Amino acid sequence: MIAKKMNQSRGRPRAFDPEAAVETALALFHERGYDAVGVAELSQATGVKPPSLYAAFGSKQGLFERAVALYRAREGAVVQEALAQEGPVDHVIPGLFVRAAEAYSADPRRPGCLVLDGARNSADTAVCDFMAELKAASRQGILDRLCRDFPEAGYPGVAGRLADFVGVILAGLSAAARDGLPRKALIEAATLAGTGFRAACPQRAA
Amino acid sequence: MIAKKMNQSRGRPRAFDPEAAVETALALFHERGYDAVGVAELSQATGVKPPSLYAAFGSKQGLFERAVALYRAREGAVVQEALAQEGPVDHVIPGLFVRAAEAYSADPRRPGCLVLDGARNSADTAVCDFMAELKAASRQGILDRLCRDFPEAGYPGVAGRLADFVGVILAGLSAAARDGLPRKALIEAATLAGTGFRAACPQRAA
DNA sequence: TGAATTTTGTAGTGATCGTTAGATATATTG
DNA sequence: CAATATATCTAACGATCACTACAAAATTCA
Repeated sequence: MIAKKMNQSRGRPRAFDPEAAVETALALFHERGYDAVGVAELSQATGVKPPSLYAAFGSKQGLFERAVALYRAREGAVVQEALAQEGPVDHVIPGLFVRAAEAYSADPRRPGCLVLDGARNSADTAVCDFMAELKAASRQGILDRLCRDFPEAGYPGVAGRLADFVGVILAGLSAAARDGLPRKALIEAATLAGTGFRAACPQRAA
Repeated sequence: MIAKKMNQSRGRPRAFDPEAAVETALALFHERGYDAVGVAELSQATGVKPPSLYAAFGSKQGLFERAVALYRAREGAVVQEALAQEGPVDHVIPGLFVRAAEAYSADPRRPGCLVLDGARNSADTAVCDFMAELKAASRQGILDRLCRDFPEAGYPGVAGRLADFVGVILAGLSAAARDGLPRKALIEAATLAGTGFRAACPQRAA
């Protein structure tokens, strides 16, 4: 059985690289947010005309979701990795804060977290719902990690309260980065937040 | 000198209350952000047709700035008041955090801070610049207050770093509120942040 | 009352939004 | 080659954006 031409599609081949287009879209969305980036600009930046964009991604939201997926597989992995590492949470979480601060300020043209702030104040409710699910999943991951150290500590909800605190810190770091706080200041604030977390951590009182 | 009719305008009198219109606009802008609220919706909600809105406020941005001014004179005053009170910062700042959390969750329909998040990701650069100035002024107020306790503590920049941390916390509380974190959880996170601030405060080490 | 002045509502302005119809071009298949 | 299938392009779609020309209405002043 000699495979001569195992081409999967019969018609005219695609003239652009979808992954490269997603990469370009990610940069724009991350820089200015979902609503502020129009399809015309996406078309111009990628060099792909709107009909081809819609053939490949279905909609502006579809392209955005692909960009978010790419972002999560890249920068998001850094945070997940920091969160998943072994050891007591009062060491892991401060490390998470600094990693997040570094990631949120790695590229001054794309400050903050795309998941947390990429569609904030968007007029598109479907996109907002999509992002809310991702945020909820992220928060659940934090909660799960904290529950490993505080399954039923003292009174109900210790891990939940700490998870909310962690969520506030990450959201604050992202927002501050988007408001132009310099990288060094952001990382120092994250370090202070880590010190604060350790102090607020009941494990220390045990 | 008998003042018979001291009317200031000669033409047709205004048929609506500008302050009430600003109040209505404030509610809409706070709920969904600057870009997501259109002039048509502002017109419908206030009962004032666009030409009258433009005669009174000049532009959508003008109306927004009036709304922000009203917001700052009201909710913003709570925060300024908490910040201005006497005592050591490791007591004042935790109080500020809780006050802010209460203010950011006072009305579930208008979560978070209008100044911090009301124009986030807006496509209007003029509005973004305007908000950036307000944020910078707010941050300066925090820094000034901290400098009262840490004029030249230890090494340069202690007050600045603490101010950045406070800014991150406030931004995080506002963002978390807008992401739907319940009032009680937000206040508890603010309390934890206060604990964290005290721990990170060099005054404690003195 | 009549002239002057200001606000009002109607009905639009041009621009941009996300999206797509329709024709053409380029590939595989037989 | 023709037939089929897919992607491309130009050019627009209707909807909405912030904003405003214009004339009628409503007031004050002379």
